Amino acid sequence: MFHVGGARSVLFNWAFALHNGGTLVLRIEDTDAARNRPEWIEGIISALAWLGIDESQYEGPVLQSDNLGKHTEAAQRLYAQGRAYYCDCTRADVIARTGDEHRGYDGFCRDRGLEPGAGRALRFRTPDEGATVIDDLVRGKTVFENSAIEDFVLARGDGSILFLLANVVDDMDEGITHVLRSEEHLSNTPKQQLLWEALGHQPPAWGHLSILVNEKRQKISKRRDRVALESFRDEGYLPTAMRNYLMLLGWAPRGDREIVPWNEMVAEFRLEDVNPSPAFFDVKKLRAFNGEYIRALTPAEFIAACQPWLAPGAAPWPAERFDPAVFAELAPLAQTRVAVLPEVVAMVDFAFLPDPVYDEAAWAKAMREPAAELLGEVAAAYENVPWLKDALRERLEAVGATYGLSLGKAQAPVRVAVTGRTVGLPLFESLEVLGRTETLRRIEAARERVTGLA
RNA sequence: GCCCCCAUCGUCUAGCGGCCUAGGACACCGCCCUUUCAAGGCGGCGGCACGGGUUCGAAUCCCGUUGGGGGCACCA
Repeated sequence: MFHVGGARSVLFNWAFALHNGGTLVLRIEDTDAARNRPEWIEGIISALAWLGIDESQYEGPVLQSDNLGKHTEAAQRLYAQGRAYYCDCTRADVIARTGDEHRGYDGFCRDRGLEPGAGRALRFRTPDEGATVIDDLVRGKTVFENSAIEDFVLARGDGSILFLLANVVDDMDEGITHVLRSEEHLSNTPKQQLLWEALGHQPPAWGHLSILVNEKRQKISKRRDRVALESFRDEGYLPTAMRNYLMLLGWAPRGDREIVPWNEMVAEFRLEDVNPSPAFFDVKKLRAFNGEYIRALTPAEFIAACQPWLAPGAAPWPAERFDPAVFAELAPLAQTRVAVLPEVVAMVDFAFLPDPVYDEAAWAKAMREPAAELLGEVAAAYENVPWLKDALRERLEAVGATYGLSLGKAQAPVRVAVTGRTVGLPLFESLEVLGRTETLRRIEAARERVTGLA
């Protein structure tokens, strides 16, 4: 699962890299998942590809575990330089001494001169005075007093390296110049900057994006919130719409524009313009964007995009009854009426199902008096009419008039008889596509059902 | 508890000291168009969290308050 927050981060990184002519490096930080579930990485790669970020667009994915030797070497160098020391305190020891489980490490082993050994962790010696200033590209300078930064662990008692150090070493190794990530990492940034400096490197330019929140204004999580990118793909959202929407969470193009082609967004994208406050992921607005993008498709593109939901197994009709030519005629009518692709199925199913599936609420509403008589007269009128939408409308309008019904009222029973629903594609166009024989058959079947003859 | 971040309509945002009677978009509500439903057009509702400064002038700068969030492991 790759969630929308991660996708937005990558998108911002990508736009930044494209705008500035840099190279995007994709780093996988969850090494446990990466090691134990290869399909997890595949999921991320395919989700990114769906958004248009294929593997030619970035280096990697880079896994932390690929670089073990360098991590250990860096840790030893820090120890040799006196920037780190060994410590044999357990968490319980520290709490016993400080009497406060919230307080960090108390520096007990700082000057004990412990030698490396089994069970001894390596801790970084944080400067006693001064402050570490993070100059952030999106939120300006943030000052952290060094005295507030505890002597954090670099290597565990078994010698394995912690993420914080590994991450820094990997970034140095890759020649990373800009680290653009989510705000939740901001608190750890002074530690990392200290490590860059201790290891003799110029720290990268940092940029901390705001987090994405749910309706309760909490950081969205995979567990609580339904925000997996893959699920949006499966629900019929277009990648172009998703990409456009995600870019607007914390950033805006110039002028009062929102629907903007990707290349224009890249041309205008500047980190200084990114909004540092948290943003709510609003599916309603995404839907609206998706509708816009669907309407902007050519008819052929729209038909192609619909295919997954028309395929045997996905669609509700018998595969042999599906007719691409019929669908091609109905598709343009459906295109302005859907916000997500699967909605097209319910709009065209009447044409491919052997019989319409009556929505009982719609039936009850439409088949009131004088529906039966009206249906009978429409059927009679349709026996010889030229099978063209204008003629079909004129005849139905004429029949309705004899009952004092407007066209809007008069078409309802016919619509329900033929499509099973009270709302749908324009009726006369639909009838034209359905054909005289099938239309008359359905009107007659409905008439019999109303009069109880069936 | 400690450290840090954030604060403009319900939501996403524009605004970077006078162009603000605070603009746009989504959502919502009307009207028009109309064979249903959409789409489209027009209009409406709705906001600078609060209090102090600075300034001739503050949504914009500073301080504080309040509120929300994130981070504080021999996790990643």
